[in-house]
Parts: sequence; C-alpha cells; structure tokens
Amino acid sequence: MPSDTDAGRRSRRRDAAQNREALLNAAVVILATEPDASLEAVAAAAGLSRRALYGHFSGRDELIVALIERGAERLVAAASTTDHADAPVAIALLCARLWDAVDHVRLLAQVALRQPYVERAASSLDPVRRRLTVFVARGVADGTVRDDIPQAVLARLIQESALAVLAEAARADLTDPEGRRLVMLAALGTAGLSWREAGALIADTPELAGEH
Amino acid sequence: MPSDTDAGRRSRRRDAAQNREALLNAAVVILATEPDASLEAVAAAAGLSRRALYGHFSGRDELIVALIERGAERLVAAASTTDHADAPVAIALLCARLWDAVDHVRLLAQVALRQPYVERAASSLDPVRRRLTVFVARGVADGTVRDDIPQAVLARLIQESALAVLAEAARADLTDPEGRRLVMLAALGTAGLSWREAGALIADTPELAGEH
DNA sequence: GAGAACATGCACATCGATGTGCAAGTTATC
DNA sequence: GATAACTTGCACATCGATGTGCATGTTCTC
Repeated sequence: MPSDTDAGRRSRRRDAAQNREALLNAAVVILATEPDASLEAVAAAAGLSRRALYGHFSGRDELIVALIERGAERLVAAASTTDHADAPVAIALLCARLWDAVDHVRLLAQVALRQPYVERAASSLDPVRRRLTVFVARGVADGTVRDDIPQAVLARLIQESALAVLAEAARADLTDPEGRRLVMLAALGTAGLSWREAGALIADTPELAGEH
Repeated sequence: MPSDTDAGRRSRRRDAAQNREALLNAAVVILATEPDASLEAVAAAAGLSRRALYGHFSGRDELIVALIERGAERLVAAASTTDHADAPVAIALLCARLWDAVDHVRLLAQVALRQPYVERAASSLDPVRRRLTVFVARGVADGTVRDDIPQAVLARLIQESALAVLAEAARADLTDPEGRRLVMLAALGTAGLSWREAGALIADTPELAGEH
C-alpha cells in the first residue's frame, strides 16, 4: 500500500517531488536578490512553466512559507547538534555551522524583513537564537562573555553580526575558510572578546580550526 | 528678481516646499516598514492626494532618489565634522553621531538593499564609510585597532554592526542614551577591543560620555 | 484683489502579476 | 501497455499600481 491515507489512488511520482525541490531552490536564488520577482521568473529558473508552479503551490504565499520552513529546519538541525563546554567556543562553533548553510540563510535574512513574513520567519529561527542565548548565559556566568549588555539583546546582536558577514561574503566573494573564520571573529568580537583573544581561541581549539 | 533663471514667472510658493518635505517625511515612515507601499499610501500619510504627489515627483523612482540623497546628505554632514586623535574614540564618536540620525538611517538601511537603488545608496554613503576607513587605518597603524581583517572589510563590518543596533533599537524600544552606548560598544567590539576596554574607553572619554 | 501657483477629484489608458480552466502532450508507475 | 500523475501552452478574467489629462476649487504672492 504505497499511499498514505488514500485508498485506490496511485502514489505521487518521484519527479514531481524533484520539481518541487527545484522550485524551492530556484526561489532561493531568485528571491534572495529580488524579493518581488514574479513567479514566472522563479518557475523559469527551475526549468518549469508558470502554470506548473501553481500545481505545487497555491501561490506566492505558500511558496515563501514553504521556503522559510525548509530553511529554518536545516538551521535548527545544525544548531541543535552543536555544543561545547567553553561558551565562546560554543558560540563560534554555532556560527561556523550556520556559515555552512549560507545559501539558505541569505534568503531568510532577506525575506525576514518583508512585512507579511516577519513573524513567521522570526519564530522559525527562534530555536537557533534560543540556543545562542543559552551559550551567552553560560558565558556570562563563568565570566568568559561580557555582561554589560542585556543577554537577550546581546544574543540578537551576535546573530546580526553573523548575518552581516554573510552579506559581506556575497559582496567581497570570500572563500569558504575565510568566511568561516570571519563569522567566528565577528561573533566573538560582539561577545566581548578582544581580537587577540578571539584569534588565539580559534587557533588553539581544534574543533574550530578544522573543516566541518 | 525672486526666480532663479526664469524671466517673468512668479516664485515657488512656500507651502509647496513644505508639502514636498511632508512627502519625503511620510515616505521615510511608510517605506521603512513596507518598501513596496503604493504612492497612494505615501501621499495619504503626508495628507495629500496621490495626484499632488505627481506634481512634486515624476514617480516612485524620483521620490526614492530624492529620499536617499536627502538622508545621505545629513549623514555625510555629521560624519565630516567628526574627528579625534585616538582612533577608537573617533570610531565610537562617528557611530554616536550617526545614532542621532536614526530615523533617516533606518530607511537607507532598508532601501539600500532594494535592487535598483543599491548602487546609488551605497555611493551616497561612501563618504561616511571612507571616513570610517580613515579611522580604521589610523587605528591599525598605532595598534589600537585589530589588523587580522582586511581594513576595507572591517570598515564595512563596523558599519553593519551599527546598523544592527539600529534594527534592535526599533524592536527593543531602547532609550536614546542606551542606544548611543550600545552603538559604540558594538562598533568597538567589532573593531577588536574587549568589552572591558570598550567600556573603560567610553567612561574615560568625556566626548563620548556626554550628550551630543 | 488679480493672477499665478498649487491641490483635488475624477476619468481613462496602460501595465505587469496573479489565479484558474481546459485540452493536449509527456512520463513515471503499476 | 494501460492509466493516472504530471507538465505545457494558451486563453481569459481580475486586480492593484502607475501615469496623465482636465476641469474645478484653494491659497499664496505680488
């Protein structure tokens, strides 16, 4: 019985699922640079017709919601498997993991500002920010992170620092290792470490230096 | 002869200039939250009819360009009158000055991302970033600013840190002194100072502690 | 207070994007 | 290979935003 709940119907075709993914991927590319691009443009970039897009999504709204949820899912997965006893290391590691998902994040950063989706995108990323907040709190407790800024505010500023690096990466065409390092430096700097401390931390911690 | 170049024509009316300003101010408020708002909405917020708007600007494009130029003008003015022998102080002071112009900056930050205006907005703000780059270079030379990140990149990251605080200010409803202090802390942190160094610098420097 | 500058409200044409229906073709699945 | 799933292309209706013309008030300037 291939179908989930239906009785005599044939199962969904595999290529249909592939096309759905292609549409989402195309939407990431297109909407990241032009949030108001037509669905025509998105479908074309996916190699499909506009009409076919409506077979997968009821409209622009449903497309974007699906996009946000898929992106957030990956980020949350990356975030939830990240941890380290030393708070600054944990923060740097978390940012490095996010860096590895740049393409998906960039869209969220762009779309998150758009009016109708602000709330949804923000709440989707909540788990990430909450995990970051945990690290911040731990760091403040043991004195490795600054305590001159409210923890909730600090967590958001660190997150923004990381996003700023993403934007800069798109502009300056950074290599992967450069970008990784830069994200960590920016986050640690915002967390209160001096640049020499941050540099030493990254150099002395194998988990941070290595790839993936 | 009240007119500029025309011969027998009567001069422009004062209320017309006021309405033009009202339109620009309304555009700041509206477009900052909804970049694609209709010109109808902008005109209404200014207390004018849509038709009247077209009497001042040929269309959306001309409106936004005027907006960018007016905003940039103010920021550049603030930036060009800022200086200090100590590089970190100069950086903090520059950011504090920009903070005082929050309302105008917020729009630029929003609009600067929109496709057709990226270049224009960026070039309009060039003088500010160039001045920041001067401070960064000076700091690197005398060892008060980090040298582990390319100066051009660092200057942009500092600018982004400041903008992140502006976004946070809108969300968390910060008071003016809080926001001022936060902008400076964020900028100095990105510049490489530890949080204790940054705090001490602000506390010990009268120019930074005082209002305006 | 005469006249120009300005605002208003309507009408109208245009444009791009959206959403839907349907017949015909293609492709995967049973 | 039969059939359902899927895609395509076109037509068509709709919608909101834009830009412009024009007649009719208002309001400032001289």
